[in-house]
Amino acid sequence: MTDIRTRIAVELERSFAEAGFADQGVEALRAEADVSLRTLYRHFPSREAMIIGALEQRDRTYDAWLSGGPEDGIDHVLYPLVRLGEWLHQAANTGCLFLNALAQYPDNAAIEAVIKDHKARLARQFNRRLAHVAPGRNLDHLAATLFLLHEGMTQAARLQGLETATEAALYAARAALAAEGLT
Amino acid sequence: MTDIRTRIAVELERSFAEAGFADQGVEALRAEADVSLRTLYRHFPSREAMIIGALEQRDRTYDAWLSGGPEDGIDHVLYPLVRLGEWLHQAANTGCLFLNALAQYPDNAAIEAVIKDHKARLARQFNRRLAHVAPGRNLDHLAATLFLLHEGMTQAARLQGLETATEAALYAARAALAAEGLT
DNA sequence: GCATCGGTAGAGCGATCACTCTCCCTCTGT
DNA sequence: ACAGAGGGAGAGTGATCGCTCTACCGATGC
Repeated sequence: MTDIRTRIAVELERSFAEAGFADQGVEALRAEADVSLRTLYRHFPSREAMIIGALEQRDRTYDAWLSGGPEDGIDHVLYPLVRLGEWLHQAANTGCLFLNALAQYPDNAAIEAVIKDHKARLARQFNRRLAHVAPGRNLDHLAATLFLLHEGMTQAARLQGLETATEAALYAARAALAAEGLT
Repeated sequence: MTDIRTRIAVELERSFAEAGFADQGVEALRAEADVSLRTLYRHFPSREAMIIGALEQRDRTYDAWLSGGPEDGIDHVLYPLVRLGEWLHQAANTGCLFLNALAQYPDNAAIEAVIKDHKARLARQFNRRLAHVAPGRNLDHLAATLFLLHEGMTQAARLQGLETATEAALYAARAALAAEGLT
């Protein structure tokens, strides 16, 4: 069986994603995870640790979500955006879990580190994909653009609707890639 | 003199923007606004009302911030993004006040209404600017893209740096406009 | 056989927080 | 001159919350 810490982390991720970081006290988290308070605190010794645990879990979940997909061509580069659209479709419309956490704990170094780490790795993924498709060229500005579109799409989906946001992001991504001769 | 309610609202906007919505109790807000608790509650009868007051104030502030600028050509369309860059330069690096509020109060209808309202008006501004520059054409998808870039730029500035984010947003915006023959 | 580890259940503590209330002061209009 | 509105100061209250602690249970390993 999966170890209990992981099982709790999965529930924490789900709970925070659904109900946010503010409304939910430790008792509510305990109930969602269906463990005793003692056990919860054994594996996550503070509420802050629970938040970090949930973010680390989400980091792994989303990383796995972006694996696979087309191996070559422009679709290899666009895949994370396509996949984000599918993620937003199956998830609650609550925006990015990491940015929500950052909104709530702007002065917490430990939490901030997990977030920055996750986002930096995501940004690097666009660099890697571009290098795979167009080796030898410096396309850092394109990678930054794709990352920006990823972040913008997550927020715009809540405000303008998923359809509109997905189309807009892919439209802009294709236009930017085309400007560099990638089609 | 400006009326006291406005003066308090300005301080609330500043306080929430600097320190976030979570860390600051009503007593801290009172101290920042330099009024008595009684007076604060007279004008904003609950903490929720203070938050809404701060958001409404920010709505007016940012709307004024985007006024002016080039009257024609592509720069008229790009102006909000340029101006956002200047905003982020002079502001603390704490992301979008509205989305931070939404992260913290995902189930509060009154707060959500103010946020949706603000963002919808911002989105419409891109439609208006495009219509001004290219009258008679349906460029809704371009407007959606520009709005998405605006939202993405706000977040990316915190994660990748203001310079990188500004360049990426303007780069993508120009590429998308060029794809429609607007240069 | 029994110690140990990791689990459940839940009462209780100390701190914080949103909000109220009382008392007093200072303008301003008539 | 004086009533009344609107301001200041700050103690008090009830509720919530993060966290700890005590007491007990069941499986596993020597």
